[in-house]
Amino acid sequence: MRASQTEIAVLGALSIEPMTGYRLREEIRTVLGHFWSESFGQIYPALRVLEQEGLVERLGGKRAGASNYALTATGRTRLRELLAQPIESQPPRNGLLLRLFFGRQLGSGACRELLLDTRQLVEQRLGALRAIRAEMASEPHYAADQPYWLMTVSFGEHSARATLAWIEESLAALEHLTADTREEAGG
Amino acid sequence: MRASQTEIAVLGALSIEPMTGYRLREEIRTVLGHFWSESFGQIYPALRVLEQEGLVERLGGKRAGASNYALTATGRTRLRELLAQPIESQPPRNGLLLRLFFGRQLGSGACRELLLDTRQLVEQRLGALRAIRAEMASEPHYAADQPYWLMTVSFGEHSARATLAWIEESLAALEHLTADTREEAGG
DNA sequence: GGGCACATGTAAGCTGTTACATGATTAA
DNA sequence: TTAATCATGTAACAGCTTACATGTGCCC
Repeated sequence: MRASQTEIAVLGALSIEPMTGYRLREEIRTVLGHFWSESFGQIYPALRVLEQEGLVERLGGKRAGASNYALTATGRTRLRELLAQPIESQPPRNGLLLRLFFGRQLGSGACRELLLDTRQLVEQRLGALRAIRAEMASEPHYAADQPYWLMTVSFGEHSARATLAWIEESLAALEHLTADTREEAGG
Repeated sequence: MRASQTEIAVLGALSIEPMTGYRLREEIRTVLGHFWSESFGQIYPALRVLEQEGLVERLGGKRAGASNYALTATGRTRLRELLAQPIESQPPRNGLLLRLFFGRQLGSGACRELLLDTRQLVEQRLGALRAIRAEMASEPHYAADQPYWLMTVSFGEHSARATLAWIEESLAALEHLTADTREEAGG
């Protein structure tokens, strides 16, 4: 009953349209990339197992050695079961917060740098999300899926904007900190 | 040169005060818990390696079989190096978004349930963060660390509030979705 | 014919969790 | 004395990444 989340991602992607393992990875990386990831080392073994269980089937590929995988009726049922299962949340591991927590050891200047670098990354991220949103909106073929897809993009945008607000607040807090220290040293 | 993030967490925690492996885990779980996690299976082997490298030292424990670990001068230097290293970000894996992305398969009703459950979790999380904030503020002994600690709490709060806003928006989107469907069916 | 994107797969290795075994100390 | 908490450690296993090996088809 090992219902790995990889299985959900693979069956889910194939529920939209049949594709090769290679493209599966490509789609997961680009479309699901802002909240999910899978590597070849996960995908190919998963596909083989899913085929043995009759959840996906191999269609002839466009060329020798390549095969398109398609979801079977059983596979679609299984996907719905998996989606309804409780969410396995991964333990949190935020490297930025780990560093800031020990900011006294790192020094306030380095913390400031860290925040500025992060701000730039998050702004790039916002741009990427805007691009994904535009691309999704321009594909009328998947209209029924779009509301759900846009929700995931919107989550990323809300998170990114919250992070930017937190960065401004934290930069200000660091300013006060160094101002106080200077005052103490000066007084 | 394998600078694992576990090493940062352990050295960092010991930079605040000496403690046993058991308590180390307890502190990481409760104080760093909203953005970090470590298990015994990581902590004890790490402590042994760190001791061999002279980064931490064993002090006699309060009782037989227990030992307090303390940061050495070398250990403190090493911690600062590690904190200054580039952040290793873990690949994203958000189980909630994975399910919502395939929401068309799951059904809008189940998606709504998922969002309502999440809303409750996030509200609890906000309460827990408020408690952590209060506890931190009530310990004047660590005044110099507090501004940094509070930044991490603030991040959690910003994220949580952003998630709540996104949930409201998404619930509204689901309402429109089912309303449209009913209209089509009716018309 | 050379390079690139497409395509499949495996093996080694790292990271991390879980479960278990063991025992000391404390409070009821 | 018994249960809970404190404390240390290991072994088995699951999950995942990376690097490598191999080959096809297309376009310049």
